[in-house]
Amino acid sequence: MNNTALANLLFPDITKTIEDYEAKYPERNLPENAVVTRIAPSPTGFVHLGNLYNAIGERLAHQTQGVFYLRIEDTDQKREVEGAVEAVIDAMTFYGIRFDEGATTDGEVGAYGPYRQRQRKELYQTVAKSLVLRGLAYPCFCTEDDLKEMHDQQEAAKDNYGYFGKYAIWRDRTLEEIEAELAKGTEWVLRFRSEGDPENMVAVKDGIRGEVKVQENYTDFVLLKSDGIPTYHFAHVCDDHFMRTTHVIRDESWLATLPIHVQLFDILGWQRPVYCHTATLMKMDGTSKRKLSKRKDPELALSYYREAGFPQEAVMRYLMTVLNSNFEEWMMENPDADSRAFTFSLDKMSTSGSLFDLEKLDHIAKEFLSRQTAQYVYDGLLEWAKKYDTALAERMENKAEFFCNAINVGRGGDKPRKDFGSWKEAAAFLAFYDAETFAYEDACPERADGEMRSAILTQYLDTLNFADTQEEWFAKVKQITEALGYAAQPKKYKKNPELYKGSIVDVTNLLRVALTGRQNAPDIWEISRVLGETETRRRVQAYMNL
RNA sequence: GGCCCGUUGGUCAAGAGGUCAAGACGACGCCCUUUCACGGCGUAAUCAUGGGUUCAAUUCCCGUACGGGUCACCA
Repeated sequence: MNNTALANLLFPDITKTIEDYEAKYPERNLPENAVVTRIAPSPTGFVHLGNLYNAIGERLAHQTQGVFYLRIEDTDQKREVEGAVEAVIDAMTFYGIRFDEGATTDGEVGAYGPYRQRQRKELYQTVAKSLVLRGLAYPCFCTEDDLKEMHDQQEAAKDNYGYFGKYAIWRDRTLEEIEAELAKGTEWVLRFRSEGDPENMVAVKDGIRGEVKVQENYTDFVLLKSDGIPTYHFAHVCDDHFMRTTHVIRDESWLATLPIHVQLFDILGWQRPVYCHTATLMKMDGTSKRKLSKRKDPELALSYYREAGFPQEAVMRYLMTVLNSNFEEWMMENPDADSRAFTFSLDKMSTSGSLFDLEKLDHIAKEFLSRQTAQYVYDGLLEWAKKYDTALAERMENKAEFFCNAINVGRGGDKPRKDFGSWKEAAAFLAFYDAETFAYEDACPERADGEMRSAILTQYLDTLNFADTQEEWFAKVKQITEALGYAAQPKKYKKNPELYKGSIVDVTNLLRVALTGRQNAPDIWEISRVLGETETRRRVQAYMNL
């Protein structure tokens, strides 16, 4: 076979060489241990947790004065969705992920571009041509049906799947045969001519898993698709080499194709990046675990957390606790620190798939929000409401001070309340304050019978004085309690239940329900202060008449 | 089916050849408390399994089981 003739036949327009690109994309001038990494989503319009998960590469890069960039893997035109690039950038920006270079909404920045793979066609073809020149790649004219048939044969023969050995029918054709097919205009793909032996194991150092041993690749996989666009495998190798990527962080599902990636790096004489294969996020399905699925699990989509209104920092904290086992400890020691101040390390990453735990996310979010100022909560809630609950946003803007006061109840001090972890929960929790959304919940239990109820509430209204301090107010509540035959201290009642109608718990509970419509609400006196005297009296009266 | 990865309490997990096997979430119990919360304290695990190496293994090696992943001109 005349490789030069074949190369020119296949790529008549390619005149550049690999050296030209080596010169165009020089080694980066960075500190010795600087990490250069990226996220490389395909623009399918679906931004998922995994994208954010892998974006922790940003921490690694910026911790080491390295570079973090965004590359768009748009080699599959069929799956491409309009606006998908914007969606990725928007989502990442929302979570504070900062790109140093790569694709932007209106173009790109950086000296290693283009950062959209389809625009790098010439580069891939140049590398492909060099491979043909070396006798390491050849055209294959198989149709989809041919390949299907091959697969069926292999299945029947219980042979391994793949294009190799006797199944590689275009591997050793003559130049004349190839010319003839080309002349007919038959579509072709470019395949890698693998000399790999499945008996050989190659050791690859994984940044997370340590040494991984994989079987050498023996299949003649596709480098260039029939439209001249590379497959993921080929594009990954070319791009990460020429973009001078030092670390490739990706999901463990790529472990299966690692052999072909290292084979390409090695044969091209390029230094392999440090591969970091992250464990897949799982979910409980019945009694078994399974991979989070795009179709079945809404929580896989990043938009889910935004809609539910989990603060960005809370989501990042949750992700960090899953990603780095020592993060939680660090967070407890530095409760008010920004999660970005944490030093992330690869070797603290888990290698087994973890279950996504929404309850824990909620806990972390509550912890986080409980420590923020009322103003912070107000601003965050308002921003969220503008998008997802416009009626609330309007009310908040009309009564900003009122809402701030409501949010401020139980805030501050050593033991702040933890009533909500997301803006959605906050909206629901705060609803009882505003007269416009206040309602008695159906499930309100009666802790006092009708007669006692009106007796307690009547006396409460009679003695209520907004000039009182909290102590004075409570002293009066106690008086009412005792006057009506209830124990002022729950302990007393517990000891001798027969002596009382109940305890002060019943009285305060009644007041709480009358005032808030529910059993779970902050301190009664504080709530009254926020509601104001008129509204307080109105609600108590209304509850009496219920 | 081939190949790869994984397996410590309900969940997330630390850990090292010799530990009473951390911690967090959740659950439950107790305490604090005028209420709702917060908070404090406490309870629950023989590290999937069989075999080997070793004075000693949950920690190292091999097999098995189970779980997951992957075998496209998708990434």
